[in-house]
Amino acid sequence: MKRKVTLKQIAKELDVSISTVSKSLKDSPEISEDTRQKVQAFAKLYNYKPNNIALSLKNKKTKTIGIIIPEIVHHFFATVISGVENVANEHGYNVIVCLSDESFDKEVINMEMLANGSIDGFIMSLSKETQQKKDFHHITEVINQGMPVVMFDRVTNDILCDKVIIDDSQAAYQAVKTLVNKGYKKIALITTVDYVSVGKLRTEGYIKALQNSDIKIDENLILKIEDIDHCDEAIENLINHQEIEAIFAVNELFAVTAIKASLKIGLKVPEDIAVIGFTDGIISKYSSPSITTVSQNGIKMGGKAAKMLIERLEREDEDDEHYRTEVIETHLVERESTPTL
Amino acid sequence: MKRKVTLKQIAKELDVSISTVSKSLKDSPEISEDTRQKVQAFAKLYNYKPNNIALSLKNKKTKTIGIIIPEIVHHFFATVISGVENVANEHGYNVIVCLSDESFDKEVINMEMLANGSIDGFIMSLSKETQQKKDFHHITEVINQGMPVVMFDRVTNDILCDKVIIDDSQAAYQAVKTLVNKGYKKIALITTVDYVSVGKLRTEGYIKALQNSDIKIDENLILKIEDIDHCDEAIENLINHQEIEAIFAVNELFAVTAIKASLKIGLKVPEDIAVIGFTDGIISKYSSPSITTVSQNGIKMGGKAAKMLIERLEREDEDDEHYRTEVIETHLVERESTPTL
DNA sequence: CTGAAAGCGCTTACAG
DNA sequence: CTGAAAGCGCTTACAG
Repeated sequence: MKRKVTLKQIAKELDVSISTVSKSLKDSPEISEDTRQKVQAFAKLYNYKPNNIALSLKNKKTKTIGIIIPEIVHHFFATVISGVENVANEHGYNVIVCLSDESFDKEVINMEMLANGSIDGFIMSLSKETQQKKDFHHITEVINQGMPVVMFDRVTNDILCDKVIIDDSQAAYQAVKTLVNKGYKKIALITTVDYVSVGKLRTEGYIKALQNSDIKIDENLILKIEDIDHCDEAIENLINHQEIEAIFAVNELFAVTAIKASLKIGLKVPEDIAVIGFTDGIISKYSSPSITTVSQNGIKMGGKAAKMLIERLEREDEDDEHYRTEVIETHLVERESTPTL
Repeated sequence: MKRKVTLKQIAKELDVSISTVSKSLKDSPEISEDTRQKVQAFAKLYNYKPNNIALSLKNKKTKTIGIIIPEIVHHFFATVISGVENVANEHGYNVIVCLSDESFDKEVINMEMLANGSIDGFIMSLSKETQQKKDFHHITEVINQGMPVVMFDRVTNDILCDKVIIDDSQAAYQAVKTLVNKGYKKIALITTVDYVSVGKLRTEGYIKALQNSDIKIDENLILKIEDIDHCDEAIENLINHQEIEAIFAVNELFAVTAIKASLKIGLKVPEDIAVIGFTDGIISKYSSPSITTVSQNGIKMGGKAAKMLIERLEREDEDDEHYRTEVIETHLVERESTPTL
């Protein structure tokens, strides 16, 4: 077992000072060719690598990004991490992942934990509970301490910082319009409770699209799901008791559940009922029939968020208060759950 | 903007020494009740939190776990991270995630990056390329430096360390036996190339189950997929050109692709062809028909791996060479893709 | 060209 | 009861 070697040990072995070793390894012109080579050879032999923690303390930067998301088992969030990772690694940054589990308290604890010097900045998406409580003090605090934050997807207007979002309302509008254009009138909406920001925005898009098409909003066709884990019965109930020609679901879980409920009842998709989902994930692709969705490119969102954060971290004028909101474009991926015209 | 406050600043404000402040905050009995209260009040007011990096340097431990996996967008790996996170957080540890993207080079780079003091230990699953090359020097090196490693799922016998696995061969055996017991004889196998350890083991289980049931192995019914992203044609081809009653697939992607190919050809699942997959993920659950799978509890595997790692990290006798291999039990989740007897 | 010193933010054995 | 000193592993302005 050969433990990691330090500058101190090298200095001792070679009978020079620590400063000399440090400078030699950095190819400082202060050092004689001779010593430099000797030190470098020795360092290579012992596979010297500078200690990151010491560097972090010295430089006051960790080259690490903290990412806080509600869940990792949601495909969308996993793709975002993947996007962040890519860009981060390209720039020599590591990524610490913390999960809030949709809990306000866990979100706060995680942020405080990471804010104590472990990372240089945050990339985050709000937990449901945080959105419900509208308590963002933990985020304000971190920002006030001078640590940059980039929010994505589930963001809030109450916090001033860089953001990466999609135009949820517009994307939903387009999706519903597509259904209308295909001739559907009785279009149901399966959405989240209103305090989930993106759910609310997508609901708005749905309503706008119908109004704009002179279709009357039928409250009976709008289902707001509180508990995502037990959405089956509610969705089955909706399909069973209402005359529905098409469904717009604000995420792919609701979409696939709607399809399975329809099939169970004996309806054919898309012949008897068409379905459009949101967030183009693995479920939509592999469902039978596969599901037409509004694609929300998580890789791109994560990549963009990382880019914005790193740019801010490496900018000269630290306290630039000019925050940007980047809107990632979406598009409709047409699959089997909607008929071709 | 109020920057983070340090011991030094508190000491200056209160006109005491840094040592006194440090001790006061730690409730050291050395300090007078008076000073202690004064310091604590001040610290609270300024929301003092010790700097993690400084603590890490001092204590030579970071309370951070590094996890290296091939992909995060694979549901199984996401669940493992989730499991690691839970247990890690319970014990005050953070988790740094690095993705190898199935690349040997990225795996090596990531490990070296994290091994330079950023973390206390690794939890990892080998990249495909690493398994193919059988080059594990980066792992040996890390272990030799005294940094513990726990491997899971895609492990190797060439490295001595703690491991968390399932009994892949046995689980596959059971799955295939179940098909045999349901009366199927012409059972196809869709598997990975042999260098993927778990693919190979599951293949072995398949073969053993057939041999044990006196069914002759038909090489034409065994499909080894190299490129997972383009498995469609190969699978479609298999189903089209062979007489098959049932399929055992070594992951859920192959399983769902097999189902979609069957449906496309006009076969009914499970009436015309039954399917069992492996790794109980979101796809299996939401496919239509839903897929019977061998469940591989990622949360549990991740949790166990984290537990083993943390135990080793916090053990007294650092250099305990007694490594354990923990086998997580699996079971068959029966769904619609196999008929009930 | 080389090295001692100060410093990043903390802890703790030791002296007074 | 308080504080100076040494140290974790590094960097860098400064002295010689």
